[in-house]
Amino acid sequence: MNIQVIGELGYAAGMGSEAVEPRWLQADELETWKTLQLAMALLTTALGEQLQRDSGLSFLEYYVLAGLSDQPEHTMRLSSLAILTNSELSRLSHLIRRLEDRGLVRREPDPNDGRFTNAILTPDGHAELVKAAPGHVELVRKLVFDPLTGTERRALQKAMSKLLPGLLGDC
Amino acid sequence: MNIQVIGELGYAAGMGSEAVEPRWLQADELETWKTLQLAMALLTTALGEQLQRDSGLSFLEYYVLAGLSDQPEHTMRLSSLAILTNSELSRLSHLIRRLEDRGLVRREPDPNDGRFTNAILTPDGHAELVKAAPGHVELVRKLVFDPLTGTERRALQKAMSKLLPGLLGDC
DNA sequence: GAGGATGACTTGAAACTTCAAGTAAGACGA
DNA sequence: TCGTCTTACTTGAAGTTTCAAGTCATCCTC
Repeated sequence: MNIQVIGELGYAAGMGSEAVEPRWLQADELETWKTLQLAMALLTTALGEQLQRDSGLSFLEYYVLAGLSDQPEHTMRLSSLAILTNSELSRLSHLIRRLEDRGLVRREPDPNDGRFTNAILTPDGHAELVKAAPGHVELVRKLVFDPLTGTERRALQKAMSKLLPGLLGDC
Repeated sequence: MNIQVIGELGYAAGMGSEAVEPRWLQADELETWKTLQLAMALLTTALGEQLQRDSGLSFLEYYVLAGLSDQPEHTMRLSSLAILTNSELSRLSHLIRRLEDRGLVRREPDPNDGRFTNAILTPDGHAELVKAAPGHVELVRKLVFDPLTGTERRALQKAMSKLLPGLLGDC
């Protein structure tokens, strides 16, 4: 099975007669997009599977615990955590409840402003994170950094950085 | 809110005393990883939202229709489609059923070998794809290609290509 | 300082994905 | 040619995410 073969229709030129003909992708751009998309999808899957298998955490759960562990008091508002993890508040609220049920996190209203809710990493949650981290980091290194030279790594970072303003929009 | 701030614990050095100290990420690697991860997450979200909003298709649904449209007879085995779209067979089977219910795809056993099932794009499905494609491609162009110079685009492609062997593993 | 607006969640239901079996067709060995 | 094995799905239930309201605290205006 040739895994490189990804549908061109939907990306390349010649799809029909639109009122305003869009700027279709050129062959080399299409190639780049296929590569980028495939690598992103495979990377996400691989990291998620490793975490789930070895630590019983989804990628988002790991990311939430890691985000909390990095804050003073191991505490963060749900709304900040939602931005940090690029997930909707509703999704996060459900997820925090499940982490709470597992004893990895607890919830408290902000004492200074009752509209906010803080999520707080418990000692158990921190312990789980510490157990999960080495395997996760090892895989990131193996999949992302080991294959690249220093120059390539810097070029990758530069290119991705230039996408961020457009992706962040007017935030 | 500083959206750049992503937890370092879980990635950077100094997490404790493991039996075998893992190869933690260096500061510059960590920076690259944060950038890459953030950009990937935002890009996926942005493209998915545009498709859902403007065409009522999830990213995977679009990808499935595009994959089919690219095949002779607009037909592909579910197992091939699963590899192409990097999704599990079970997920795909459910998704194809829903697309079937919406009349965008139909299912047929392979006439030559009854173990295989073919998914076939219907005229309605093709029409939906043709309607969805311009907006999607426009956004890919705007978010990925407009911000990059030709040199940067080629560097990005090169770096991502070098990750693929590791990501594909022993396939 | 009452009354409505705003922001930050929370909740329940619907949609979707994952997990664990189950089914069925063809290959293969005895 | 019979039984077993493998492959390619399919299915139902459990778990997760999304969607559409709902709640509640604070702010803002008159």
